[in-house]
Amino acid sequence: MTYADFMNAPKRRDRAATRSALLDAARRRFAEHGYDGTGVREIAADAGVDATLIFRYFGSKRHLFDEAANGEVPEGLGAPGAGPAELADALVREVVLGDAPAGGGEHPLLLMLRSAGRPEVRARLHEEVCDRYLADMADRFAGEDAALRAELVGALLLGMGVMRDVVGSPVLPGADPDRVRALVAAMVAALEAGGRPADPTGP
Amino acid sequence: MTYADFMNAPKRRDRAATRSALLDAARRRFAEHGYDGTGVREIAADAGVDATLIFRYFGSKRHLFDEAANGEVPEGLGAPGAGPAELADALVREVVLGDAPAGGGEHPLLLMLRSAGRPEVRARLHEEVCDRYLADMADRFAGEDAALRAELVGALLLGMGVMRDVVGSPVLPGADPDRVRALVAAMVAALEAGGRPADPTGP
Amino acid sequence: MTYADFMNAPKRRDRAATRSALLDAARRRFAEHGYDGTGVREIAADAGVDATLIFRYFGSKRHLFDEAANGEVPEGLGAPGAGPAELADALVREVVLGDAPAGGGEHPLLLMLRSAGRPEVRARLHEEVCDRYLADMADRFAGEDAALRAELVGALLLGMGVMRDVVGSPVLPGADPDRVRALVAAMVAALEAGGRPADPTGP
Amino acid sequence: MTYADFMNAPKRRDRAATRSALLDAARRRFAEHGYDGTGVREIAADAGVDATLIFRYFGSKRHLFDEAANGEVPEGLGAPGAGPAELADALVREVVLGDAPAGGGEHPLLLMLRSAGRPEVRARLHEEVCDRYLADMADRFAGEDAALRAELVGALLLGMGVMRDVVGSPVLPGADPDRVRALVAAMVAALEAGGRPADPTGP
DNA sequence: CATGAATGAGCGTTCATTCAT
DNA sequence: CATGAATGAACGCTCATTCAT
Repeated sequence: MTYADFMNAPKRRDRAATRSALLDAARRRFAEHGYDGTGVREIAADAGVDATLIFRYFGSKRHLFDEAANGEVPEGLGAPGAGPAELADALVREVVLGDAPAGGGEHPLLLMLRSAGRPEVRARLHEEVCDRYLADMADRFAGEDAALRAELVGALLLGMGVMRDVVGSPVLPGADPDRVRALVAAMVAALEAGGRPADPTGP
Repeated sequence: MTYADFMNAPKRRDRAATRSALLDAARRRFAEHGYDGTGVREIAADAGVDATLIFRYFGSKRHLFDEAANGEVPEGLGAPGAGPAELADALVREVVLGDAPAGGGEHPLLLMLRSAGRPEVRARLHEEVCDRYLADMADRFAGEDAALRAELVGALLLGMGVMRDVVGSPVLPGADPDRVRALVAAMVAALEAGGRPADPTGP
Repeated sequence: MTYADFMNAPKRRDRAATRSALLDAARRRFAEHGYDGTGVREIAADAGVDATLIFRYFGSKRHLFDEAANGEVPEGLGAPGAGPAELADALVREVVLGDAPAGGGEHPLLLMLRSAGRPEVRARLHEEVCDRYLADMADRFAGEDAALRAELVGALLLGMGVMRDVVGSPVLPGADPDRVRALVAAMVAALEAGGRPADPTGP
Repeated sequence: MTYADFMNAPKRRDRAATRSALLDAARRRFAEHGYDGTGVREIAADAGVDATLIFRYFGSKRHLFDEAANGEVPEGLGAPGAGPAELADALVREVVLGDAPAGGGEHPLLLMLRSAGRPEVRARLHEEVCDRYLADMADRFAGEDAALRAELVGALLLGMGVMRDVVGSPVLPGADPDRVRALVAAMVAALEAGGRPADPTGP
């Protein structure tokens, strides 16, 4: 057992540890108060280090935010050949029910949503959601208005995240996860069925 | 022409007009750039008055924001006795498709969402969504987990608004409104049907 | 006698007075400690006002410096048709002997010299000295190497200013002004005479 | 190969070499950008060592500057018994025409001038110029106002250095050195002759 | 009552410097 | 002894807000 092992409780002078402590604190603060509502001194205080280390390690508050919102966007979202129902179910589990692969806190998309006042954040949000999630989802829908139906699935999932994390509704966290998944599956199934044949012409 | 006429003509900007000009400008700015991204000078400049009048009339930027987010939450959301489908349809038209009763800009809920970094804003958002919309919606669902199903409808609608106004997805604004309403109706119907009997157990 | 007249000792809320108080303080500080050695808070404290007024009135510290170094560069430097001796004499009186037209403090060129670490300041200095003073002086010299002789006159005058204001030598301020002018005149005369004929070959 | 050989070979950068590498880099940086415009990290990077060594070897940035401006002030300025003309000529060659004894870069006086914002630097400048150069020069002048005439010679030389190195005028570097020396000699001669008799009363 | 000059707290960021390893 | 992580004071600047006129 080395000296460092023995003293690892205060764990000072550890580059990697400090960096990730700052990232953790940043994710929490940014998620809670948004980009503008969070000061670098607060992040540093949460991490228990001096504020200037943010600039040493990340260059600027902006870069810290970007990295905080980046790292953990999961790559594989579902089986490549699966249908929309399977993908939606995977997303429900990941985004809403909190089986987050990174374990840490919130989904990066919701972290960004809290700072959506900033144009640059909105730009990244747009790109991430439209070019990544919705495009993937639309590929799995057949029929002419696949994009619209994918958008509605995306809206449902995003809305669930907003309900839980921004609005703070207690319903989703308290509900039976299997029941939630079942209801979402029913909605997605309705979308899949609700293509052209059953001519649902409006008023 | 009397002396009073002479004195009144140039300064006809009375309290009420200035106040509502400030409120309008504030709504636009807050909706576009969020609370933190909006300065009192910008609002005042948009309204064509001096910035200090904001403090004279509203006390603080905070109070101006509160009032801007307040005024126009529509009261009657649908026929009192109607089912969830009718209510959802009314909300789709109002929130998403832009038949806004206030005519001006965005739905107040989305205005608040853009400023959800502020805890007080989130508190109001919570109250408004949970106590008003979701409670009303849950009342129209039968069955044991009415709250959960109401939450999912709310999430869908909220998510659609976020998609359009925050993420900036071009799909919803470009879609055929009747088609959108039909698809949403199908999803809500699936929710109504998806009660206990048809045991939709997930994987 | 108005109320303002009566209270003019503290002279508060007076735009023009505050602006020029800031300019005066800035000139003093910049001259004494250079650009980098001077903080906006110090300038403001000297002027007896809040530091943010610097930004209100000048936009930035940089602009304040520029204006402090600008305003009082005298335009007409001497009779247009006069020879180098007359121009040099006028400059001696103005730059060195302190018959400054602005009366305030130092000559702007010396103010800039104190901040010559900054590249932008050096650029202005170069431009001011070469394009303005030296070009004017060279025009008044006849002969082939007018530029070099003008440069030497300029160097002498600049050096006198540096001696007095930067080095802080007590000789010039304590000397008889007429004697100084006479000696400088003799040096310039030697320069005028020292053309080609009297072949003053070096060792 | 012994163990000592093995350990010594890679770290042959001993104290003296590192120290003088830092001093050289400091001289270059300070001369180019002034005291305030130069950071310790830049100096250390130029010298290829860690920035903290500056503090180990010199104690502070201030002390490093002092030592950088000290070391190379040349001692013997001219033949002890020679007149002002000879001394001036020696100084012209040394200060202005670049036959610098240290070979490296600029004359220390000009290095200090670039940092003349700092009071301590100005103090050293004053001491160096007045107590050393001017006193020496004044000793070689006869007549009542020897100090004043020495001051004018010093001003001319200093001004030439400023013209070349601070103002950046291209005239002096491009001129024929012998011609420069001849003109300066003529000016100094005028100063020697311009004693009392030739009553040079000003306007 | 309206104007705009004045304010002070706070922002992100940089810097010379110290201290643990 | 050397390395680089950590520090704290200061920087220029913006902001909502107050107060005198």
